[in-house]
Amino acid sequence: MRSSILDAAERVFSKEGEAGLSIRRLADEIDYSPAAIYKYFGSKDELLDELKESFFERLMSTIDKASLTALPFEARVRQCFARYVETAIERPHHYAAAFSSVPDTSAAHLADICWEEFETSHKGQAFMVVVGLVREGQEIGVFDASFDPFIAAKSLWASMHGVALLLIHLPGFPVMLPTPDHGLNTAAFIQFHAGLLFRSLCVAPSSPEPSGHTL
Amino acid sequence: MRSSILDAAERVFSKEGEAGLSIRRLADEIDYSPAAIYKYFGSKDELLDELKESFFERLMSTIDKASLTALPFEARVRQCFARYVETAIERPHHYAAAFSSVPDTSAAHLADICWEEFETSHKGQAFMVVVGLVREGQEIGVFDASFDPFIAAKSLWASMHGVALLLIHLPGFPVMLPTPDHGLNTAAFIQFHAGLLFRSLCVAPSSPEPSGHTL
DNA sequence: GAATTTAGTGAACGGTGTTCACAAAATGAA
DNA sequence: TTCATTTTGTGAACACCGTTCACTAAATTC
Repeated sequence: MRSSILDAAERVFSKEGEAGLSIRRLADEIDYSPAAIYKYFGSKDELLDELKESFFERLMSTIDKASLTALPFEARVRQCFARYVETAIERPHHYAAAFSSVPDTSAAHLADICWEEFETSHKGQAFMVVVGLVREGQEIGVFDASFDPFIAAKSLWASMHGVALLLIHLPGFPVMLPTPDHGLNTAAFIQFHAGLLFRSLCVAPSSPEPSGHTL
Repeated sequence: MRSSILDAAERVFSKEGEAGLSIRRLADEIDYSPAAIYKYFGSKDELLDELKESFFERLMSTIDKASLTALPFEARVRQCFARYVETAIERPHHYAAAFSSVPDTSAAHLADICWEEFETSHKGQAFMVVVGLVREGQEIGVFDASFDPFIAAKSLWASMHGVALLLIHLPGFPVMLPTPDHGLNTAAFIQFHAGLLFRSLCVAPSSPEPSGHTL
């Protein structure tokens, strides 16, 4: 029963996002009264959190799996990057909704306890995968060792995040250019961006691949 | 009168975002009936769009001004980057709200006309500033000439976007790390990220600056 | 079978964006 | 000035929303 509510919620939220998901509509969809839902979920937000949580669990396991591939190093980090962005834009509403609250800036005193609750979250686990990749790159000598792996990972994460959200919010973003010559399809753009990020950490970057017009 | 509505809207939206801004509250604040607002704005969305629009006008003029500074090239692109992110997180609700709609993916056929309406927008103008910077870097020989300036600019923009939004949505993001040694303040992290982006386009990147523990 | 817990409901509360017939005020023309 | 017309603002209503609560009906326990 609880899961039938979640199923219906997942279905409508995937398609229409938070705007289309109302308790009343949900109740209608599963043939119960709106009040019944509150026997299983404390609030709409609680229900939504569960949707986002299970999505981020998938996202995390996806990137984790990609990081454990037997691929050579560069291909592996590209894979991680691509999987992250692809999974994010696969369920745009889930990904975007997970970064929608805007906490008031006066919460600076909460910064300390932020980490421990972050580390145990799925976001935190995925972040640690990136930290591991940076460290590995430094150990095998392809990444400059003077970068702090944590800070570098934060930059990488921010970049992935930016690409994912821009792809979500600006439809046709990679193609959107004055002449079609400058356009890339989504997958090609993700690869281009991954290449740039990889290059940014390298000790002596290889010559950049041509901008991917072949794809 | 129209502007007094906008003023009140700006005031409450800056502080509390879309959640705290209701037509009825707005009407209350300017001592008019809720229906009066509809004599000046077709809908709440129309009103909100105007807020976002004027914010992006500021954002655009900020980055434009930064790009016209007499600073040496690298300092100039760092300045642009920093100003963009700083201005964005200065009004977190405005910036985040401007990228909140999730258009359905089936609008691929609209990609063609997307550009012309993008080019004339403030987002588009700011984007062209970045394209110009990439071109300049290539002309003076510090950026690799094989990058397509448009595609590179899209990557840069996505990265800036990601940093801005992560700073907005995750309070204390740059500091949030297991040991304080790995933490940076916001300004330092923005500079670190800018350095990484700059490096990613360079022909032969200089040795990276130390991760900024001094700041 | 009786007592008790649980599942589910209908009606209501206070909130939202928006509409619309209507009144009041400002404007223009004679 | 007086009348006609346009503009400006309103109160009440509509259709939604999340949420609560007294209450019934069913299931479970003893």
